[in-house]
Amino acid sequence: MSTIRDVAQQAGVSVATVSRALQQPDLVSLKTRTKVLTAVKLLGYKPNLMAVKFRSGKTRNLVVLVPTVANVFFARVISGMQQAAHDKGYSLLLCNTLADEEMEQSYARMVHTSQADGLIQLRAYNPFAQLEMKTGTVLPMVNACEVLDRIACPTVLLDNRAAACAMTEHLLQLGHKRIAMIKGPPRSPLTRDRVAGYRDALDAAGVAFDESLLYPGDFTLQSGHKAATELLNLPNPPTAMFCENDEMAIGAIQGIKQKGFAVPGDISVAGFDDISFAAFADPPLTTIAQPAEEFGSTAVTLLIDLLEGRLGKAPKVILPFDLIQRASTGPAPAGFS
Amino acid sequence: MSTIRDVAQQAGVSVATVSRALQQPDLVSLKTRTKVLTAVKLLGYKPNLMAVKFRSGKTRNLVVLVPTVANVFFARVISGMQQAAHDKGYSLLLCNTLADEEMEQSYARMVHTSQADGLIQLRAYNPFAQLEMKTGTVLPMVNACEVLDRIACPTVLLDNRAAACAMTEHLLQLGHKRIAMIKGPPRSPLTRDRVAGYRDALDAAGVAFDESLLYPGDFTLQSGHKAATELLNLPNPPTAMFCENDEMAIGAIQGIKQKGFAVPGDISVAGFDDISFAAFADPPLTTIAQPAEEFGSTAVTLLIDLLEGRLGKAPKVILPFDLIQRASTGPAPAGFS
DNA sequence: ATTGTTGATGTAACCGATTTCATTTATAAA
DNA sequence: TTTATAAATGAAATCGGTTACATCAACAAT
Repeated sequence: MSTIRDVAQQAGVSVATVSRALQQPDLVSLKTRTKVLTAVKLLGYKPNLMAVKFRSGKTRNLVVLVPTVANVFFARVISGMQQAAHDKGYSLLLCNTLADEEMEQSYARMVHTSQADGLIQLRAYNPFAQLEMKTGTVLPMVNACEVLDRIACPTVLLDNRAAACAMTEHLLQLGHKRIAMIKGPPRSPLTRDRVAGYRDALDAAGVAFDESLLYPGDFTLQSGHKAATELLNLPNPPTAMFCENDEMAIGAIQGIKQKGFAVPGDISVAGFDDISFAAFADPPLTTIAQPAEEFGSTAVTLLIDLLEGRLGKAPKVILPFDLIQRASTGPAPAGFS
Repeated sequence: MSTIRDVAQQAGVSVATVSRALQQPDLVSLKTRTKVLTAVKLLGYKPNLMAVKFRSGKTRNLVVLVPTVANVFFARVISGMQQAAHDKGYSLLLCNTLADEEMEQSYARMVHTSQADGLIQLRAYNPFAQLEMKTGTVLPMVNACEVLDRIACPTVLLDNRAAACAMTEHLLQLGHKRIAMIKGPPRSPLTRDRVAGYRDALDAAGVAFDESLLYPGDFTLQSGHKAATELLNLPNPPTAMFCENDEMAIGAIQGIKQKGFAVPGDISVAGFDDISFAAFADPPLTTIAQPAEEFGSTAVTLLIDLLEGRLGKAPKVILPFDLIQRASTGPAPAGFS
C-alpha cells in the first residue's frame, strides 16, 4: 500500500502539496496538480481513510440498533437508512440487538470509543442513559419508530394513537362491537399509544372496553396464531381482531381458519405496517401503511444534521399513515351484532 | 474526552505504562496498575479506538454487500452474520446494494481505503475484480449464497442442484409431469444450478423438458403472481410450480387462486428458503429449508479466519438443505396425468 | 526601486494510541 | 558486597494523513 509520502516523492513535491492537490485542487497550480495526479495513478494510491478519520475525529459511521433485522418492517427501515446514509457519505454499523440491553450498550460503546459518531435506536430504550447520567453529557442519538416518552433527542414516529383509532373506527363502522386487539409487549410505548387510540375509538362510539379482548403478542407470526386461537376460545369471542403488526395478523388469520371460521365472513382481521406480504395474504390484509423507508431516511438525516450542528431544538417528526382497506375486514356477522 | 496522556498525568506515570496497564497488565506492577485504573475511572477514560485501529492497520470492520436487505431470507443471513461478528469482536458495515454494481464497488472501496478489513458478497459478482486485475493482488473476500463459478475465495453455498433435483423428484413422485419452474434471473449461477437440478430429475424420470415451463422472475411476491398467472394461460398449463424462493411461491399461490384453481387440488406449488411466512401461507408451503443464519455465521467465520491468517486453501463450505413437506404440494389431478 | 499582496509550496506539528529501545530499579546469585 | 539477571518504567518513534505557519516567487501598486 503506497502512502501519501510515496506519492510526494514520486511527484517530487511535499506531502502537503499532495494532500492539497487531492482535497483543495484550487490551491495548487495546474502543473503541480498534474504531476501529483500522475503519481497517484502510477502508484495506485488510495488514501488511508482510517488515518483521515482518526485525524479529523469524525468517523462518518452511524450505529444502528435494530430489535430484529429479520422483521420485514425493520428491514425496510434499514433499507431507507442505508440509502440516506450512503447519499451523505456515511456508513451504517448494524446491530441486531434482539432487544438485549447489554448488546445495545455494547454497541453504544462504539460511540464513546470514537468508532462511530452517533446512534439510531429503533426501540424505547436509551443505551446511553447510564453514561449520560454519569458524565452529564448528551450523546448524539436519534430515536425512531418506537420512541421513548421523555427523551431529549430527535425522534421520528407515527401518530400511533391516531392510526389505531382510525383502524378501530373502520371496524366499528363495519358493525363490529367486540374488537380484540392483539398487541405488543404491555410495557412498550408503542403498544400503549395504540391501545389508547383503540380506546379513543371505542369511547367515541360508546362501546364498552373489555380488558379480556386485549392479548399481548410479540410481533411474530406464531404469537398471532396463538393469540387468535385463544381469543376464539373465549366464552364471548370477538368478531374482529386488530393486530399490532402484519405478521401477527397473518398468523391470526391462519389460526382463525384452522378453527373453522372464515375471514372476514366470521372474523375480520386488521394488521399494521403494510409489509409486502400483507397484500398477498388470503384474504389480502387490511392494514395501516407506514412509510418504513422514510422512517429510516428521516432518522439518518436527523442524526447527520445533529452531528453536523444543523439542528437546533430536538425535533419530533411525525410521519403520515394510511389505512389500506383490503379484503380481510368486512361487516360483522349478523348473528353477533 | 480524556486521552491516555490525561490518565498518565493523573496517575503520575508515562503513557506507555498506562497503555501496558490496560493491555498487558502482567507487565505492570500491582501498585502502578492500581494507580492507573484509579485514574482511568476518575477521568472516565475510554480509549479512542479510531486511533488504535489506525495504528494497528486493522479495523475489525467487515463490509457486507446484500442485494436486498428487505428480503426475508437475506435478513436472516444478516442476522447470523451479525451474531458471529459480534462474538469475535468485529462489526458489520452494511450495504443494501440492490444489485447495483456501482454501489457495490463504492462499498468495496472501503476495503481499499482501510475502512474495513474484508468483504462478504452474497451475489455472483466480484466487486474487487477490476482492482485485483490491475494490481495483481487478491483482496479478502468471502462469497456466500449465490457464488461465482471460478473465484479463488472462500465460499459458502448450498448444493442448489441437488436441492432443486430433490424438490422436482418430490413433485414427480406425486404424479406431476408438467412441472413449471419459476426461476430467478437467467444469468444467475443460482438459477442455472437449480434449473440443472430440475432437469436432472426430469431426465432421470424420463419426463421431457419443456422450455416454455421455465419462467424467469425476480424473487418478489409480485413476480411470482405474474409468473403463475401467465403460466396458467399456456395452452397446456403445468400442474405444479416450483419456485426459486418462497416469496414467489406465495405470490404464485395467490395468482393461482385468483384464476379459480385450488392449491394443491389443481396446482401444486413449492418454494425455496423456508422463510417464516412459508408455514403461514394458505396452504402452508412445501419448500426447501436453508440454514440462513448459518450461511451468515459461516461466511463471517471464514472471512475472519482468512483475515487472521488461519485459512490455507480457500474452502468451499456446502451447507445442508432440507425438504419440508407441507400442504401446498399434492397428487397431480387425475385429468391431467 | 521599494513595498505590499497574492499565490504556490514546503516544514513540521498534530491527532491518540502502541511499541521499540533504553534506562532504572528490584531481586537473585556468587 | 558485588555482580548478573529480571522486572518495571519512561522517552521517543511510529502509523498516514491534515493543516497552521513559514517561506519564497511573481506581480502590482506606489
